[in-house]
Amino acid sequence: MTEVRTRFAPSPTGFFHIGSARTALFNWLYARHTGGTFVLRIEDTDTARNTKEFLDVILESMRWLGMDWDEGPEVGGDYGPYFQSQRKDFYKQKVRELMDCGRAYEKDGAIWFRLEGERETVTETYKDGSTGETICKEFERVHAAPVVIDDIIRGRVERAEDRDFVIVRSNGEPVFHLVNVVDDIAMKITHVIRGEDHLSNTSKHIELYKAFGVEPPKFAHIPLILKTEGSGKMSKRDRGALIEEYQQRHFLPAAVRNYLCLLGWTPKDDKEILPIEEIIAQFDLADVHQANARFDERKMAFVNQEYLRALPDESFTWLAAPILGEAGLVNDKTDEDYIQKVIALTKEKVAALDTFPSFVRYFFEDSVAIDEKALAKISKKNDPYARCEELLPELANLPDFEDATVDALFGKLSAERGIKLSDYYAPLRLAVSGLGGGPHLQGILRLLGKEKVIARVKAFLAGKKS
RNA sequence: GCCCUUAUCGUCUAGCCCGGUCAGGACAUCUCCCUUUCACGGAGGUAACUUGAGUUCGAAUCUCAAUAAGGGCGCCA
Repeated sequence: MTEVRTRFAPSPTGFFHIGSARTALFNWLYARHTGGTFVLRIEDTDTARNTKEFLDVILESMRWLGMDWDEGPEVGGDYGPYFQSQRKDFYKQKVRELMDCGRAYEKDGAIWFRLEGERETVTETYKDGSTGETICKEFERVHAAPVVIDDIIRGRVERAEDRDFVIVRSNGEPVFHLVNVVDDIAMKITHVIRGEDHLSNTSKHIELYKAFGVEPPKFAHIPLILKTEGSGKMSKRDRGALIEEYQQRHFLPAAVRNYLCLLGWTPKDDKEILPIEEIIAQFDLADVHQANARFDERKMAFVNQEYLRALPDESFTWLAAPILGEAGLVNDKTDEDYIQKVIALTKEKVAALDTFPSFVRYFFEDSVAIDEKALAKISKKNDPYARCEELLPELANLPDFEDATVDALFGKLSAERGIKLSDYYAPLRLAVSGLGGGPHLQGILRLLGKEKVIARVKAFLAGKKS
């Protein structure tokens, strides 16, 4: 049994797509599951771009998701170089080999791969995808024997190529199909795990393997990730399509990774949220699904929330505090102890870190924006202004804002006026925070302090007249 | 147009290989309980085998077809 070698071969384009991330993840998982080797190879044949910056996007995103590679950029390996831009001489040599044995030829300045089989010249008409124009084109159809793709996920797939294809462009650049196969052979890749969009192209690749006299690797074509709504696969313009978006929105990387695993694969028991070690132990290519999966932002958010809740207090504080600074709510002058108290009070109620600033804004800003929806909801069964009117003088008379003192006041008022105790909570919460939800009311009052609470209740009442 | 792949609740899916289940779980949604506030939590509800043939005593499960969805047919990767 030879050692498993998987690879992820991204092209540095400046962003890291969620589909690419999952492909990388499945390659990584399978290598880790089998104790094999995970290779990272950069397909940067398009040298015109700023590859250093674009490369960093990929490397950083991979690391952010907790993926490491055994061979590739920055770590090296025995089968390098791992940048296609540095392997051009090697490709030339392999193309030479194909030409020497008659499997490649030059035409129109480009180099074509020659299929084996009977040939006939045919004319086909088809609509151009972008312009919609009908194009007539003459080409040489080859009746090549079908190629068998033995796919771990799809099973046996048969497909025949019917025309020669370009392997080196007229500008001298080798094309994807060629370099992909040549590198996979050179790097001794045993399992090619990639998106199903490559399944049809696999017949080209197998033809190349055969021409080189090499046994093809095992293939595993994983399902695609589709848009939440509408048709087609996730494109970079779709919300949630880019890994950088999750970084910016302060998703927890382990949560993103966990959710990604759930798209096209399911753990054996009913537990969906599980540590990566357990996923590695369970993951197997044979269990990967065949049908495409639709991306669901809400479930992603749920998984993230679960990971957030499971975070130890210190870790949460460590993550949350800088986010408040980023949002401009706190700065060097803000009392550190106060920040800690706010975070401690709100931690268990926070659903996501990107909404954390708006969730605690009122602790740091004096002007409170009243949530109209919350106001309307409360007003349905209660008169928030009347309740605050009643509370205002009483709050002013309170000696302190300890929980017991505040509770006693609520109790006294509700008994005197024959109003439900809870009818005081929501109006007061709205007046001091502007929101319909949040942490324990008593905690809010205690942290804000008497002065601010009184001022905000007054401001709330003043807002009624306008 | 040609080729390849796929098809279970709104979404992710279990079950399919080796026919007999009240077709299970999760997200979302709704109801109730807990909490005299917020949320978590707990209990429950609504909700699916694409259609049509065939094989069979019996089909989500096996076969075929139709339909639908996705992908590929570039001197993109």
